[in-house]
Parts: sequence; structure tokens; C-alpha cells
Amino acid sequence: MTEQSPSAAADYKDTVFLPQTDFPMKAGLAQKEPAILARWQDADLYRQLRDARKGREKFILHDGPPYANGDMHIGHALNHILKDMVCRTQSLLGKDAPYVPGWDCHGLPIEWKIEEQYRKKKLNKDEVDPVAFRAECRAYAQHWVDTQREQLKRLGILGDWDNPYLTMDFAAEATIVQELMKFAESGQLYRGAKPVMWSPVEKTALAEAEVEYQDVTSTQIDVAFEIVDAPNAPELVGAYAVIWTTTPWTIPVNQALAYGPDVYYHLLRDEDGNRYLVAFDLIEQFRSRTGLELRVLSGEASHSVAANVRNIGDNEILGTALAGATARHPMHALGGFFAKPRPFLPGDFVTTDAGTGLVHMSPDHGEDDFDLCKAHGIEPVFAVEGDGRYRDDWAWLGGADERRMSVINPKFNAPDGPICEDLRAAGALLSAGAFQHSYPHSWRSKARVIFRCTPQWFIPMDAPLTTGKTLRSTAMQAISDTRWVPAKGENRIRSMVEGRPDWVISRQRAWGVPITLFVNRKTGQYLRDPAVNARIVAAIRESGVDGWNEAAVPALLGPDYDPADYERVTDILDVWFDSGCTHAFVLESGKWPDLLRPEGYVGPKADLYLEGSDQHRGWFQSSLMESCGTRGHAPYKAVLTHGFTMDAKGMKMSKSLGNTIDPLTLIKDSGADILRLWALSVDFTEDHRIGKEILAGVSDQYRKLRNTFRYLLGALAGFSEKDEGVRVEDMPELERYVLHLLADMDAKLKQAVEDFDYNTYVRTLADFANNDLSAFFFDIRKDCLYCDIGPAAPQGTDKRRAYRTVLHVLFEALVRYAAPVLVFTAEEVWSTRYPDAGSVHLLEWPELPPLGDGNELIQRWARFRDLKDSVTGAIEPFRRDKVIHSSLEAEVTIRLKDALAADSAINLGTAELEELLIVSAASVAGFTDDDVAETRQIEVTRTEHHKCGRCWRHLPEVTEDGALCGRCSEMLA
RNA sequence: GGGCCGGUAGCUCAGGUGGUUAGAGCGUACGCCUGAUAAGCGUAAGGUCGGAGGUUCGAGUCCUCCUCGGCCCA
Repeated sequence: MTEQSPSAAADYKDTVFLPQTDFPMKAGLAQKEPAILARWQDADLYRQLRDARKGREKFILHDGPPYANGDMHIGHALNHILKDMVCRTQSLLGKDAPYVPGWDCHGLPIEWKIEEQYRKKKLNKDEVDPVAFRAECRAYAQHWVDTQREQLKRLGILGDWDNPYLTMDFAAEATIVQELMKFAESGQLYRGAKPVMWSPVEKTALAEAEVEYQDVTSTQIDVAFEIVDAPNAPELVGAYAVIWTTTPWTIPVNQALAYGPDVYYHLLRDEDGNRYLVAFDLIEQFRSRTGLELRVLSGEASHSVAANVRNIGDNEILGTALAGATARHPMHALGGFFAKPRPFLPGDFVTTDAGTGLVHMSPDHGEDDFDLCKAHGIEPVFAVEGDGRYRDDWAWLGGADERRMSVINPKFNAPDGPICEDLRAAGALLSAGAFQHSYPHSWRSKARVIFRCTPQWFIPMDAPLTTGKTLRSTAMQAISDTRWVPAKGENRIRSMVEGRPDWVISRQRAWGVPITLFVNRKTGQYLRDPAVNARIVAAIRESGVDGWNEAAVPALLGPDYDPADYERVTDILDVWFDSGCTHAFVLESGKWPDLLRPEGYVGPKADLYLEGSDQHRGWFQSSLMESCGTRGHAPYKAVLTHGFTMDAKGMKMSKSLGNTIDPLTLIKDSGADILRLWALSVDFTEDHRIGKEILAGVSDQYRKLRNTFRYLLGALAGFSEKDEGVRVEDMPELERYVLHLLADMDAKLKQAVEDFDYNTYVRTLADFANNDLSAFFFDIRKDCLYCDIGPAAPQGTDKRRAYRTVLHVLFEALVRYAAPVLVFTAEEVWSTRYPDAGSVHLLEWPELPPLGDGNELIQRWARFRDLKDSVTGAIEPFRRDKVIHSSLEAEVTIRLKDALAADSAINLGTAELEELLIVSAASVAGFTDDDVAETRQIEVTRTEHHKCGRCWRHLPEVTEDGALCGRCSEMLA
């Protein structure tokens, strides 16, 4: 029992309840998080959660494998935080949402790194045993898997980190081969000789994704081809057809000339009497490049070239007149290949945007060229080898070593290089100069790539299948059957699949899954024998990709085939094929029992794939193709995409600009929860930003949330629901109102989870904590919490008990809502209140106390809060004038029009009104003058009453400042 | 160069089918409190809705062009 001091200045602080908690205001996340992480690891939280959700509905997020190369960057962090949020929120909803992380391990970038090491050691990769080479690639990939795994774990990503999937696991490699064999057995493979992007430096074909465009300067040349025959335009014989190219190196393998059937061509004459055929629209360009004094041949004097006049006459012909014409190659004197006549062929692709309107065709080095020539029976000659040099026997270059440079060597193409020199000597070089344009380069070596015709393996998009459909039509249907979030992603992948060419799946490299085909040397057909294929798959499962080697051929072929009849394909698969198979070896293999649906559930699709929007062309598509080709449907039910993280100004982050944000540094400095809160606060469906100021804002938001929890913990000190709990129907209206607000928010959060709208999720949570709790509920009930307790009421008044009951409900709910976002902080909060309980992350979505319809209540209180705003606004001038400091010094009279006065929202008891408005006295009255325009007037005066020494309210019964008010003396009695 | 997407207060975001003075939270400034205290409460300032045209009685919201940025492609 506290003895009441006779002094009016007595300090009643000890008689007042103040929030008590060990939960520190300052987070110290960077130090704290690793310890929490260790606790989870020791307790095997991931397994605990699986056990806790055993038998529940599954939610399968299938992880897209990041490439095992380099440290985690901000994109990885965002992607994995989102995945973690998906799994955790689904798990919160009570589903079993396992997460098996994976890595993409094969492929050029890793191979390139190993080669780089070889080059430093002056070793030639071609002399190294491929088995040993692959072992090094494998070790390199494993190193980065291990590194990234630790970095992702530090982010608080909950997953089966001890059992990730790796595309280089033998079982995975075997499954990839098995999937490939499905394509083979169903006839969905063919070997073609198409020009493909080829890197002479890496000596391999490249996928689109492995190519990037850079602005470069090339040599542009105009070359004259003498017309030798022109059945439809005899006057052209002896004239020169002019072609323009930016790849002089392709001239030695020229095989035809293309014209535009709809293009008008002009015959021009220079001062020496040479005649040139050029598209009318391009004459000016041609003249400025060559510097020739050109005149229109046999034209009227008035018909100058400069004048944009078109007259079909003897000096102009339409492209179609070139049908059947032939020209000679500038080097025809060499004989053989060069002596053959070069036909003029009609090409739809010929435009008059640039050049001369006549296009030199080399089926070896251009897609249009290849197609047009093939249609006219002209085959590629394969004169350029894998390293970019012409074959030794290629006549023009005469085998001279100094001339046999790589065709991407600028010297080779230069105006004084071998090509131009010879053309000049032949009198065929009309111009040679610099030309700037965008040109494809290898993303690894940054060297120029070329189009080169090589034998490659393809999966056809439009070949009819046994289903009667094609791979393309099957994929288009699968796209329609999938939920795309955001919806615009569907358009994107749809247009890509509509227009994509056949899938080139072969690569001429070492580090990858082999294309395990045997090709019959006589027929050129690949072997389609399930028994052989089964042996192949078994061999790969046994010893990985090394199982496909020459020595193993007889055993693999078995007794029914003579190894001498078959060629073993030595190409490897495009890594996109690997990743396209992840659904097969992760979701279906049974190696991860957590991922298997419960008995009776049919449907091999993952619930969700979640990657950056660039994967519309990458993994989403390769998975779609692979699954459609083998299973007839997409491997996913829904696809969620996120945009890219830009710097603070919205610019792309790059090391060269120095504007990158390193997630590892950020975690070390501020903690993973800050990074998580950032990722879940931005609109990740679009490109979004990160920077110093943004992160400062995120930290502020974090602190607000943290302090909300701190207050709850402090205010709930010593609370026992059993002893203190109050039934909802016995609570004051304010408490019931807050419970309704909570229920409303709960519904919003659930919807946000359903929509994967995490930015709304976080904002809804923060707004509730700020507006409804901190600035309203907590503020009003501060007096009650602090003062409605004392020796006379050891557990506090009914009101206080009701308040604390609601605080308890709020705590239980908010800590669960926050858990998927602030994974570490929520655990800290939870363990502060319940040191002996298990992890907060095992809990399910909160069950709120049952409430009736709250619409009317919520609306009434919204009106009341509006009134409260008016009152605080009315007090403000008095504060500014220093008449009133604390709102507790104010007395207010609220004057209302009749209708408002009758409003039940306002019609509260005086005591309640004072409490809710946090003022000393409040009363409601009618207007003194009914003519006023406003519907509401607030009159404010400074209280005349003394201040209670305990609760600090100014009340009439307080005899002098520091004496006790009625309530307080009662409490202390 | 082409296709697609985006540009709302200092920051992060809201703004169904076009309709009164464009909103929230945070931050900022100022003030209060000093019993959530490197916390809490309040008030205020801040926006030519990327720019320019157009449709309409009326546009952040529809159309066109431009610009900046991004992704994909060439």
C-alpha cells in the first residue's frame, strides 16, 4: 500500500503503471540476426514447419535456378525475398508451402571462367582432358552454390538449404537426358544447317540470351558485280550491279544477289563510262559514299539525279526485270567456285532504307541469305571454320597465313585489308569507309559474333505432333491456361512464343549435358530405340555427363547395333534446356517428398513460378517448351514476375557507373529485415528503385513498426488472458471498434496475399499501426493503462482489463502479420513475450474474436474521429499562443446543429467524450445562434482546474496542483 | 532501329467504367509532452499528376506526338 504523501508535490510515478519491457528500442539487427538464424538452424525450423503442416493443402513454389556464378546481387535478393514472402504467407494461411532452392550449374559462363584460368596458366584448353576440365567446372559451380547459399540464408530465406537441387547433380543430368530422349523418341528433333549466332572466340554457337549488342565501327564497302546476262533487260549486260555491305569478309562466299521485286533501279554512268545499277531511292547515298560523278544514263538533260523525279523509261527498271539475270563474282578469274554465275534472286526482305537496293547473298552467313538461296537450290559452302578463319584451301586467300585472319578481325575487313585490296585490284571496290552501327557480341568475351552455318540440333516449333497440334500451338494454349501476374506478362510471352524460331538446342562446348544421340552414318537419321535410351539414361545417372563417351558406345548401343554404323553426337545441350527440365527432376522425381502432392491429387503443375520479367524469354519459356513438348501443358499454374531494381534516379545499376547497391553490405550495416521491408514496400511488379534516401525511409518505417511492438510488449507486461481477459460483449465501444478495424485490416491483408500484392500488405499494416493504434487507440487509452490500476484494483478497472485484452489480441495478430516480412524482428518480439514458446514462424493466420457486423459501428466512429480532428484543430491556436500546452489543459464545448447533435456518434457521455478527446472537460450543446453557416463549432478555453498529481488531468475535485483527483485517490485507497 | 512496359508531393505508394479545391504514410519545418523519451502527440508547408497538342461541358484518368527510363528483340 502506498502511503499518501501529505505534500501536494508528491511524486506518484511509482503508483502509475508504465510499460515495461526488455525489448529494446534500438534494433541492432546486424548483430542480432545471426544469432536468431543460428537458433532456427539448430532447431531445424524448416523441418519443424513441414511437420507442422503435414497433410495440409500444398502450395508449391518452384524455384527458378540462379546461375552458380558470383555473389548474390540485389536482383537475387529481391527475387528470393519475394519467394520467401510467398511461401511464408501461404504457410501462415495454413498451407504446406515447401521451398526447395536450386542452381543452374552448366554452361558457357562457368566454362569461360575455367578457360580464363587456363589462359593465365598458358594452358591450351583443347589439350586438357575433357573429364578433368568438366571436373573443374563442377567444382567452380559448387563453390558458388555454397557461397550463394550462405548469402541467401543470411537474408532469412526459409528453405531446404541442406538439399537444394543442382542441375549438375547426376540425377538431374540423367533426367535432362531422359527428357531430351522424349523429344527424340517422339520425333521432335532434327539436325539442320542453319546460320546461327556463332562466336569465333568461344568457338560455339550462341543462344539469343548469350548475345548482346554494342555500337561499333565496321568497314562498309560498295562492290561492283558485272552483269553478264539479263534476259528481261538486255541493256544491263556489261553494267555493274552494286551491293553494299558492312561485313566485307562475307564477299569470298558470295553466291547470289538479291533484288527487291518492287524496287525501282536506276542505271547510272560515271565519267569513265562505267554503268552502275542502284536503287533509285539510294542514288544519293551511293554517290556520297563513292564520290563518283554520276549521270543518269541516256536520260534527258533535264532529268538530273538530284531531282527526285521518277520516270520509268530506258534508264529505269523495276526489280522484277532482273529475274533470270546473272552476274560474275569480282574474283571470277580464280575459277572454280568463283567462276560460277551469281544469279539475281527476288528477296522480300530487300528494302531501300540503306545500301544500294541490291543485297549480296551468302547462305553461310545470313538467315535471309540462307533461306533465299536454299529456295533456289544454292547450298552453303562452310568455308569459315569455328575459329573464324577461312579454310586452308579457300582459293581467294591462297593459304597465305598473314591473310588468314579471323573474319571478325578489323584488319581483315579494313579498307587496306586483304578483302578490300583484292577487290580494289579487281576494279570492283567502289567505296570503303567507316560505318557505325549496333552489332551483336558475345556476352562473355565481348567479342563480335558472326552468323555461321553449322550443323545444329533443333526442336521444331511447327512440326505436326501425334496430337495433331504443334509445339507452338500447344504452348499458346498453355499460355492461355496460366494465370499471369501481373496480367501484362501474358502479352509479353504470347508475342514471343508466336514469333520465335525453332529452338536451337545444341552447343559445341564441354560443360553441359550431352545430346545423347547416335546418328546412322548411312541414313543420317538418329537412333530412336527406347532400350538404348534407357541404357544411356542409366549411364548418366551412374556417372553423370562423363558417362557419354566414346568408350561407352558399344555398351550403350547394345547387341542390336554395330557401333561402326553410328556416329556419337558430341554436342551438348543449350543450358536453357537444362533449366527447362527443372520441373521434371525437382517436382516429379520424388527426391523431395515435401513437394509431392498428397494422395489423390492429380496435377503435376507447380502453383507458382516467380522470376524477373526477363524470364519471359528465358526460364518461363524454356520450361513451357520443354513441358509442352513432353507433357502437353505448362509446368506451372501461375507465373509471377517482378521488375528490375534501379538506382535512386531510376537508372540501371552497373559496376561501371558505380551506382550499385550491394545487398551483402546492406545486410551487414542495417540488417536483412530492412532489406526485406524495402523489397516488400516497393511495387515490385514494375521496375523500382533503391538508394540511400529510400532506405532511410524504409528504416523509419521499420522503427515505427518496431516501436508499435515495443509498446504492445510494454503495455502487456504481466498480462494474463485467463485472469484479466474480458469478453468482447463486455468491452467498451472503443475496444469493440478497434477489434472491428483489426478485422477489416485482416481481410485486406488476406486479399493482398491472394493477389501477391505485398506492397499493399505492408502499407496496410503500417497505416494501421500508425493511424489507428499509435495516434488514436494507444493515445486515448494511455490514461487508462497508466492510472486505472492501484492497490484498490490490482488488476485494474474493467475498462483497463478490456483494453489490455484488446492489446493482447492485437499483439497476437500483428506479430503473425509481420512475421513473413520482418522475419527476425517478429521472432525477437515473439520470444520476448513467450521465451519458452516455439518459433513465431510456425504459427498460423490469427483467429480473431468473433464479431457481428461492424459497419454501423465503424461508420459512427469514423464520424467521431472526424469530430476529434476538429477539436484538436480548435485547440491548436491556443497552443500556438502558449495558452494551452497539453490538450489536457483544454476545456471544449462542441456546438452542433440539431441533426448532428442527435448523432449517436457524438452522443457520448461527458466523461467518455473527455477521455476520447483527451481534454480536461468536454460538453455538447446546441448553437447559440442558429444562423451560423457551419454545422459545427468548437469553443476552447483553458481549464481553471488544478492538475492531478497522478494522472495529470485537470479536474474540478483536485484541490491544488499535485493533489489527487477522485479516480486516482480511489485507485490508491 | 522495332515491340512491350512505366514516369502522381523530398521518399514509398493510393487514385473502378473521365466529374466538385488530386489523397495516405513516412520525411521536413514548427509546436506540445517529458510517465512508450534517440519514443509519443499535434499543426503546417510541399504536386504545371514527365512535356506538348487533341477529344469533351469537363482529363491524372481517353487519343496523338515528343521526352526520359526500363525489359525484350534486331
